[in-house]
Amino acid sequence: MTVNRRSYHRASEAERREDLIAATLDCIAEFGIQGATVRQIATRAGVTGGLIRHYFAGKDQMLQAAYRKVMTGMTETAIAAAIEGENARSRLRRFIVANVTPPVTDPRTLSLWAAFISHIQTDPTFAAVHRENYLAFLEALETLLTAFFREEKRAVGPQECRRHAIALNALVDGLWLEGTLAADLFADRELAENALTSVEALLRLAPGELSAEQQQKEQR
Amino acid sequence: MTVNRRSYHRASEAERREDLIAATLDCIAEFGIQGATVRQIATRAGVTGGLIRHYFAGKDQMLQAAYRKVMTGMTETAIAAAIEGENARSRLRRFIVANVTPPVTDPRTLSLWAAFISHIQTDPTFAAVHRENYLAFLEALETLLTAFFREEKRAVGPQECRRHAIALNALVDGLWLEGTLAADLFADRELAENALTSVEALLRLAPGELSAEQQQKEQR
DNA sequence: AAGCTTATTATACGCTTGAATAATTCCTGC
DNA sequence: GCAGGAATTATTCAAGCGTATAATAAGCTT
Repeated sequence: MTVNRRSYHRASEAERREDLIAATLDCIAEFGIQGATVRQIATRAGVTGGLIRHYFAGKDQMLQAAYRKVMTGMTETAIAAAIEGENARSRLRRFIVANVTPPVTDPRTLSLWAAFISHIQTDPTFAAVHRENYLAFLEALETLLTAFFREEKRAVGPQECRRHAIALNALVDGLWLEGTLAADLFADRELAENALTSVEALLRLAPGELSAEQQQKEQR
Repeated sequence: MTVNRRSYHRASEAERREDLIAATLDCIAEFGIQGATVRQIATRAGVTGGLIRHYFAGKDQMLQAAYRKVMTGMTETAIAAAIEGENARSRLRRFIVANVTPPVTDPRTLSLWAAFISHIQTDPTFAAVHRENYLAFLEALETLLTAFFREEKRAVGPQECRRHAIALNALVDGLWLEGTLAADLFADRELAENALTSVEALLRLAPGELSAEQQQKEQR
């Protein structure tokens, strides 16, 4: 006797993996890492649990893939915002602002980031992904800074550029983290304005050198 | 027929709770939040699992207590370091340095912090503890800053003090986080020096105004 | 030294988890 | 249009989880 079975769609490997990862992120954002069980994820993706192990060696590998996606997404959002600037100063400013503005500053993004951060200490794969992304972010910032100093005709050595990049990265990370965790404590543009003012100070620029331009952008 | 039972020590409520929390933190640091099961924690504490529910309403409540302990520990370490300074400038410097120096900068502390951070979005109790601690840290910083500016005879309004406190907090948090996550990327005193230099810049101080004093401390 | 209270142990229960296996449906190449 | 292989489902499994309950050992009171 044959059992009633669901009819299903046979998807390509690429889109199926994408769907599964998206479902994983949805579950993590909604229920936390503990609520992201194989069954929940499968339900969200509209498949049954067994399929996950057909595309990933195990649940852990799927989580790693999901982490990769989140992190590259965050970095690329900021980089994409930067390259639209017409000069080095504008690109630097846009990069900073993008990191303390939605969609990077977003409860969901924070939930995902927070859910994964603890795995970095435990799982070497997570550690590698984090390292890779941290260095990419740092290098992007360093490149923007070097171009900016050249544009401003300020002679700043490479290792001082790196020192600045580390500090700026820390500032932006911290503002992003606390600002998103306690979004209700900050007014709409308070975070971005504080970021720009602080970056001006960190780079020893004149007050308004970065943030004044911001207002022009706002008005048009 | 009577069964062989372990002999045990009857502890006071205070020390038993302390032991259980300590065991919880040990397990989290060693195995991650997923490895911190009731049985593991009980084993580490040298008791049986059932006892946990004699001192806490459930595992969640014990985790909350553990989180409280970690966070207050971090903040108090920095505050304790600050109050030993002989003037406002020294207190500010010590506060900053303490936050990017062991035992705050420590893989274990980071593991614990990271394990809990994701619960803030899910569990209201965790959210409250975080909020409370963030505001306490911010206020401590704000107080140090106000005293410092007065000592320097600089007229700085309260809301500009607060803006500075938010930025300094973000910088310190970011340096702490990335510096501890990627400890191998930074030389011994690099983090502290970068922190002091950056704080000088953020407060628009002359270069060396904070960090120079640091070197005198080191030499004696 | 006996008795009372309770901190602690031991054991069991019900549930969920990630993973394994076998059956079935879908799609492609002929 | 029909085989054959692969994607997907359905079901099962063993392990581990947090919790509940009853028995027991410990220490205090008198």
